[in-house]
Amino acid sequence: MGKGDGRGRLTSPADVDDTGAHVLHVDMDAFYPSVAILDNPTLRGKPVIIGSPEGRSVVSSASYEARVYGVRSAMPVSQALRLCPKAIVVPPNFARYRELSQQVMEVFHEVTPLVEQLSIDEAFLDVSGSRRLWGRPREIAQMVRERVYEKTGLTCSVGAAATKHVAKMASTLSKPDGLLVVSAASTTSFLAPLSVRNLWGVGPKSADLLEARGIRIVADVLTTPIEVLQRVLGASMGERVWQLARGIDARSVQTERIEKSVGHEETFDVDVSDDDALRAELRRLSDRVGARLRRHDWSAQTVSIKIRFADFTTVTRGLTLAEPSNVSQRIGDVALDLFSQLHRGQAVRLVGVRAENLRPASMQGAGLWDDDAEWRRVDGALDGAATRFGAGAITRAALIGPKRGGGSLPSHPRPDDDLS
DNA sequence: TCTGGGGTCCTTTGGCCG
DNA sequence: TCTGCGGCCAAAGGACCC
Repeated sequence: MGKGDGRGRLTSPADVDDTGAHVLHVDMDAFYPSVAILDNPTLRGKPVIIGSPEGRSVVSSASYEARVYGVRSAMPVSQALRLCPKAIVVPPNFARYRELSQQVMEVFHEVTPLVEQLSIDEAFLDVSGSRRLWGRPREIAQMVRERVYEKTGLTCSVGAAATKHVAKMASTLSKPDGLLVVSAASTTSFLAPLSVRNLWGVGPKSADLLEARGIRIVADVLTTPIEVLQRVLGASMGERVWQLARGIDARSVQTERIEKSVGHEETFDVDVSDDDALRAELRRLSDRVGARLRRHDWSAQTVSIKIRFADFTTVTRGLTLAEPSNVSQRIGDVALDLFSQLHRGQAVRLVGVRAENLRPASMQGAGLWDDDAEWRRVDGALDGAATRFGAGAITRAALIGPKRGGGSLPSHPRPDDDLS
């Protein structure tokens, strides 16, 4: 979901050069608030905040009318209401978001099979093979926008470019309800004047480090030796920023995705010191994690807990099991064990339980599951649409199950969990 | 002003082993 | 027998994204 307030957006004219711009990034405009407005038109034109009005809730998303006041995602709702007292706070409706997300993804799959769903409201499309059927990238992008609107009544923004990274940046700059095409030849001139903060993967911390050394815009990155970037940001990140500034991004549109962990966490309305209450909550979260593992027919090799104290310091503790498990009782036992080994001098504001190093439970004992690389290879050999997050995930069980490849893959996001 | 919940990926550190 | 070292792995923390 976009961060800006929609002012100063860029759009491309119909005769723009779209040579080489075969990667589309499609991003719904203020998706959650837009869905709320769709379902309750009296909200239209008003500042809408998605979040909970009580407790320690933060803003999940805000309408553009609210963003004008400085309201942003991840901001405490209390702070948002101070900035914009007239804002209407609407609780999230994840089932409804998933329903509309599914419709949007169906539109994408009508255009190309090469769809990589990034989250509930955005996806990459590789349209390099769609030209004969649908036309040039710009025409396809415009068609996608129109079809999404016809089907759902929601607007989206599209960036078209030669790489995923540039397409993503283009869609962000075109928001809302825009279309921005960056031809392969114009990639570097498009990037050069942008802030380093616009680079995907450069967050506030990295941007601060760069700016402290006078590296403020992408053009500055171009004149900075890679060794300097690596010294400032670390070897991996430094190299990535060096490449991104040059429009180098070899990542292709990936239609498959394998979950690596599942977890649940909960922030208490008030900090909790009572040991029994904390243990009960860890049990409850373990139950949810276990249930989710079993639903997907996964087992976890590692169980970890997360504890956030009143002063916001956060610790994690994990344990690798001798035998993978998806049994809630077992996960809970490990979680409580890790918890009891923790020295606690303060009240607790958040507890979480996570299952990691997932493997297919049904393959246990079949001689395959213990070879991580082996079942990954099996997965990788399969074709099919795929996605990520609970909202669209194709489970490993589906990928490796007996009925695979018969078009039986779930083609729509399925409510996967009690997200509420 | 007071910081959600779902994740992924990277870095650092320290133990183990040959 | 002791020490150094590199490779590997697990654990923990943190940055980042939606």
